[in-house]
Amino acid sequence: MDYNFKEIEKKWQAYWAENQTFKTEIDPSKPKYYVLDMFPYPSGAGLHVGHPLGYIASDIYSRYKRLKGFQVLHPMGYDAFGLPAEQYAIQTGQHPEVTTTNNINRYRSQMDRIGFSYDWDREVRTCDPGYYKWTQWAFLKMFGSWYDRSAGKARPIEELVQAFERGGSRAADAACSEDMAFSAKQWKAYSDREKSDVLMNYRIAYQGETAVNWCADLGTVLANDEVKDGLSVRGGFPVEQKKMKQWQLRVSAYAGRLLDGLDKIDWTDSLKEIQRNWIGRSEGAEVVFKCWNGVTEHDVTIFTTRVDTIFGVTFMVLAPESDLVDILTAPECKAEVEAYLAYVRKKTERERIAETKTVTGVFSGSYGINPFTGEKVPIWISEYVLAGYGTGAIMAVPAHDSRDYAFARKFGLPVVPIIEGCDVSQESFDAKEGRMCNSGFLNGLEVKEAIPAAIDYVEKEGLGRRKVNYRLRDAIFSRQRYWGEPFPIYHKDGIPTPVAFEDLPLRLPEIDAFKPTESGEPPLARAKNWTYRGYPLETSTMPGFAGSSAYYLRYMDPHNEQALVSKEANAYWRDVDLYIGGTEHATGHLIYSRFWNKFLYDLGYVCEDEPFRKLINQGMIQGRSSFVYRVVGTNRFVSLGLKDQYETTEIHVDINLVRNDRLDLAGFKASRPEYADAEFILENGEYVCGWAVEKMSKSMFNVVNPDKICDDYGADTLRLYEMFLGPLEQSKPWDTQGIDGVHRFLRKFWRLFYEDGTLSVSEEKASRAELKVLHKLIGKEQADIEAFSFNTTVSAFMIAVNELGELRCRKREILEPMTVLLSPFAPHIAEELWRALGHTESITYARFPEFDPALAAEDTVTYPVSFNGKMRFTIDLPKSLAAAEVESSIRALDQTARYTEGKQVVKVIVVPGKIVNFVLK
RNA sequence: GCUCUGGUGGUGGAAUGGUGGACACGAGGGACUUAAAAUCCCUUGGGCAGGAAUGCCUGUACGAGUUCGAGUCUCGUCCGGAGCACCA
Repeated sequence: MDYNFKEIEKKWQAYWAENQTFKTEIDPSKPKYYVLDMFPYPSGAGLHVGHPLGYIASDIYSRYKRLKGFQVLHPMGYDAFGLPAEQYAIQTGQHPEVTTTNNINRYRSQMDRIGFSYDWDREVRTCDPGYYKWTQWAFLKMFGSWYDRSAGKARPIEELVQAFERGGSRAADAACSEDMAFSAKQWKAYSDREKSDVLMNYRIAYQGETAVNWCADLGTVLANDEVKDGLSVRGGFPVEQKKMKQWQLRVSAYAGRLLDGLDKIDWTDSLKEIQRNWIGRSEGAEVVFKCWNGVTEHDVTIFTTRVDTIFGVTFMVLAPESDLVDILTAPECKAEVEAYLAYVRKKTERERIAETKTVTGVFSGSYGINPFTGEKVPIWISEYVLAGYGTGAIMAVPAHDSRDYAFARKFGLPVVPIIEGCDVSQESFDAKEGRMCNSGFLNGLEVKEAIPAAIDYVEKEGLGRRKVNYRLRDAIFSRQRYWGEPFPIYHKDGIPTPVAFEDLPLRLPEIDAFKPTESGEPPLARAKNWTYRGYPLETSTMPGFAGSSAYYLRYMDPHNEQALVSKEANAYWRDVDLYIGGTEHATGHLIYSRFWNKFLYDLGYVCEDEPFRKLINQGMIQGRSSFVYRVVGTNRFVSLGLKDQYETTEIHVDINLVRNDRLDLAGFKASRPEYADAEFILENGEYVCGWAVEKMSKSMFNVVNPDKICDDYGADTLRLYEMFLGPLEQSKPWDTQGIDGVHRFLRKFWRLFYEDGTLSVSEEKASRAELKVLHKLIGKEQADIEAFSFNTTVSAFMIAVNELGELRCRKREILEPMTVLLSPFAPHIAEELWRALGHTESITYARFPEFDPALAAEDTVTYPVSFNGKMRFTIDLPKSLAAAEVESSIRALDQTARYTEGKQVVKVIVVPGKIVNFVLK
């Protein structure tokens, strides 16, 4: 029998499915291990070879852990709500559910061919009502909770109400959108409507008016991580800042915990760093400046990390969007300020980013009093101060902040240096070093001493307080779209009220068209009877990240109708031990999921504070595009080596028409009508194509479909080759050329068992040399898999199989464990050979072979050697060496060893093949 | 600007501080074959010497340093990739 991968793979895939080989239940007798892939968004294009890279790695690890005796949870599902399906629906009128289901089926059939060991009974789809019931449930829990800063956790909103009744707003230290002050008496006097408004200020899921990213082309608001360089990540449409009332999640309350939690988890430094940047902690103080607009007095609180520079303040600046602008604009400046605000409002986010170098601003006509010096400084308004960070107002120290410096120079404001000896004639001195001067009681201190001294003074004198600020904002949670989870909220006389738990899931209604209404309301407003208990339901839907934030918990107990996850299932599976996925989710999903999990942890629904213990980011697989060169103005194409002799245009050519960079001329002519009569200028009778590494995409004609690889080489070859390409975490181009080597390896492996088509495995005892090959491999594979170095493991396999081939080893004692070792990587061929050896149970239930280091090691003897009468070595020589060879090896060492002592260089080189190791004493 | 990464043959990539380039692709040569496919063998960083076995020099972006010994550790420079960015 030959290695017929098609038959073998079909047979075992059917067998595994039929016998539910990978069905996983709680088994307290075994340690658990949870391996998770970031579930895919099923796009219409299907999978290309880049997508399964991470899935293959996680599958290998899962299978390895099973062989090691772990109970492994390894599920898969679909992130099925989202914009692309809906955009497609708007264009074609086809229901997003139909396209989504079709895409999911396509994904499933593609994944099934690769031989993954998923427990498909646990599949989840975020658009399934049975699933989004729990997304809605979690939202309601957040709606019904507040964040207690003194306890450092979320608590039920009823407890906050009790606190307010007891002692008003002072009775609780609650995270909020804006500071409020009211007494218990006032609280009790509030109407229901007023109470609702006040509580909204504290809820973890809340509706509030803030500046949001509005994308007119998509007709929806977007979260910060869905916007890049002023364009929407999906679709690339312009985004503008707009003040709107939106549902939001109080992620900012968790900023400190999200930051600290990073120290406890095993993620790459670079990914942790991305999250740290995104959270953006900075330590400083809030300081209150008394301000005067010519008519009334008003306090302005500013945030600064450099209180020490306060003696250098020469002006203050407000963000144009700040509420303070209205209050602090002096009557005589009103016209100019209005004009400036209009100018700022007109700018798109993109223009603002592009023009950060241009300095603009306007004087408000008001003045503030420096609380340290009593000095009067002018208040300006400028777009370089952001409304959303800190308090939207700053103290400007032009001598020691480059942005303030640029502003001062442009508008002729004074620059007062307060660090000894610094030169601020050309630029500001931003460094946190030097000795203070012109700074009253801070004079003579080093900057590092001055900062805490100044903060202490602020607190002691009651001028403000110590404050840690975060860049992380609350997540905007509503979308004016159809294809998402409906909010389980109805508006009862203007009061947002939760839908009762028994009525969840609140199903997505059918509507006649998937676009906004004529009056600009979200699509759900089209639904007939979109009401609850006679009141209108919320018409926004939840964003994509809602459904993906807790899916790893649902896999633990996917059919539970009473809870997101039962206590029992959660107590067993706890958290994800290994999570594999792309870095692109660093500031989105991976922040939201951690937040979501911490929230559920606070309320006691889950038992782990961090959801993902270890995280690996697989690199992207890029495409390797091919090019032909058309001579300008003709239909002649010139080969790569000769193209410099002509003026040419570079044209992408379908990589299916290219092999070894040589173009299939007939295929090329047939590919498009305009190429039918193409002529070629060849070199050595061939057309050589150029190439480049680019993103894998249809428009570059470089997409490689895994189905095609499975057809031509088999799933086992695909799996091995994807691992063989290079380190998992690195991005690398797909190059189909190298795949033959891996396929050849599998055939060689097959031929160790089969000779001339018949199984010929002997029961003879293995030799020392054969055992060495086996145990070297066991040791290597174990260490490499634990280190996720799969490419070197594949190489080690190739070496072992070559060595066994040379030894003509056909012994069961060696070959049987070899199939087990190979099974995580190439499960189909391993299963086939395992059965051929007479086993009746799947190789999945085999045990990973025991590693014996003594058998793997070189059989050596250690000899002491002295060199030059001074240096003493030990050298290890193969035991098999004859006495004469030992002597000559030692002598060779003596002559060629390289040892540098003082200035005298003596050469010492170890003779290859003779000396295994030498150790300097 | 700040932070994180990385830089090794024609290509993908190997190397607990200890023979640099494993393994594989590609290329060249050869065997088998009527032929092709498949399979197998040899050569393959660069340079020099030799009829040959082989020997010598040089080589991990660049420059210093630590070390008996550096692709690996330290500092500086250059060049990629990624993230954040008027965040006070």
